Amino acid sequence: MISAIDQQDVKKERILEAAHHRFLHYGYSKTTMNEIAGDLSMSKALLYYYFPDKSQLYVAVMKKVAAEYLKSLSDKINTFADLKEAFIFQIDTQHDFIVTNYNFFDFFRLNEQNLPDVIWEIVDEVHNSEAQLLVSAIKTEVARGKIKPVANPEEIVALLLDALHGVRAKSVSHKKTMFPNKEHLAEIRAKRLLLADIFIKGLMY
Amino acid sequence: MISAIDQQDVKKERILEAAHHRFLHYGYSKTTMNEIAGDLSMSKALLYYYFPDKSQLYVAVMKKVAAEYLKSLSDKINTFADLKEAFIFQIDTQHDFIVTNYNFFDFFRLNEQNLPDVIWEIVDEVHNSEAQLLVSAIKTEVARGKIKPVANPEEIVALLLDALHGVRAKSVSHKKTMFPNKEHLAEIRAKRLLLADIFIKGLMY
DNA sequence: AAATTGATAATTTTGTTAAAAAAGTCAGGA
DNA sequence: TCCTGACTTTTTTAACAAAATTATCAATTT
Repeated sequence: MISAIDQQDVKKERILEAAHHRFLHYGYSKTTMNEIAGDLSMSKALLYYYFPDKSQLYVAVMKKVAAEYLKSLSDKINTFADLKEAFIFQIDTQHDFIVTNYNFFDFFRLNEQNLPDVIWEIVDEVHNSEAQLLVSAIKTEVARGKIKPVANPEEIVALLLDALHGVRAKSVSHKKTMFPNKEHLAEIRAKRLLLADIFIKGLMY
Repeated sequence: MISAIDQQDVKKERILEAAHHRFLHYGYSKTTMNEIAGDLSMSKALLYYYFPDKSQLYVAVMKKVAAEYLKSLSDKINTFADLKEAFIFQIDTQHDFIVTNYNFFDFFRLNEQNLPDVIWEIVDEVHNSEAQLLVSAIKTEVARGKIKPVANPEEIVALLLDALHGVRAKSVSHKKTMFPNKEHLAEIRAKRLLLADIFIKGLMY
């Protein structure tokens, strides 16, 4: 027999999927609770039975999305042949993650300031996992004697992540913020890899 | 005898100063032509006699400000003992420049997109001068045999400038965008110097 | 003629309010 | 316990008037 709790979870999961779909395609502000309910052929009131309000539904979706991302990181941690490979993985994985979920994150860009703390906790968790992956890769590389012992790997990784974040396509530096196209994405990726490369050399003996 | 043209230039200069003062303290949108005229005890109509409109007055002020900055760069170019010194100079000079003119640039932050092309031309000019300074420093360092020959110094410099731009104070990564205080500024500077340091090592033999 | 101004026109921003849309609640039914 | 339709409350949008600001110009002074 299937317990009531399980049933609830299944339904919650369906709601999360429908919500994710809407948020991903139309963004937070352009999807209504009615539409989500409509997609599921259920009443809007039922959504409120399962989730306290719209923003917490969004956060729940976000947690799911983040969990998948975190899994893709933890699956790979400590499996890299060298430091460079770890950086490449980080750069590419994060890149894909942001591109696939671009519209979903309009909520961020819209509110920018004064986002609920829960959101920042998730963001921090993701940041920390990314950092951990690289910190671990650095430590391994040090242990292998490939690079100089690093006094504070956490600091170094945070610095490089910030630096990578600053790298943008030259061609869109001004001009209308068109959604970066394929070429731009490739350009950004190439630059980041180059930066990581120089950075790694800077850590060597 | 003082020519009419000279007189005009003198008056234009006075207007630019008054405008700069207002823009710097209250930003573009919060200063009115009436206020600038009032500061100079002249009629608003006279401002329009000397400058076609508000935005072009702003651009004129900006050109003046940029010219000063460019001068401080050209005064120092090719005077550095080593590459690191050049980077430190770039980081500190740009930092001071942005901090002193913070409010003046609210025009940028407000319009963000669709700024007039003239503005971008000035920004580009400044960027190029900063890059030139560092490119020149790199070439000198290569000539001195301190670092490996760099195939494309322009590219490398552009990359590092982007990277430095991405470096922010950890403590304000989320939270309300309060104006970064003294501590934050110091933190950012320290991080940038560290990044430049590692970067330079990455360019060495 | 060049420099200046007060008065005025044109445009943009701000404030107000009503209507529409969306979020959120609840009593009651299966 | 799960679910809904009808309802209330809050937020967004639209329309429009009032106020502020930009911009112009005919007239005046130097």
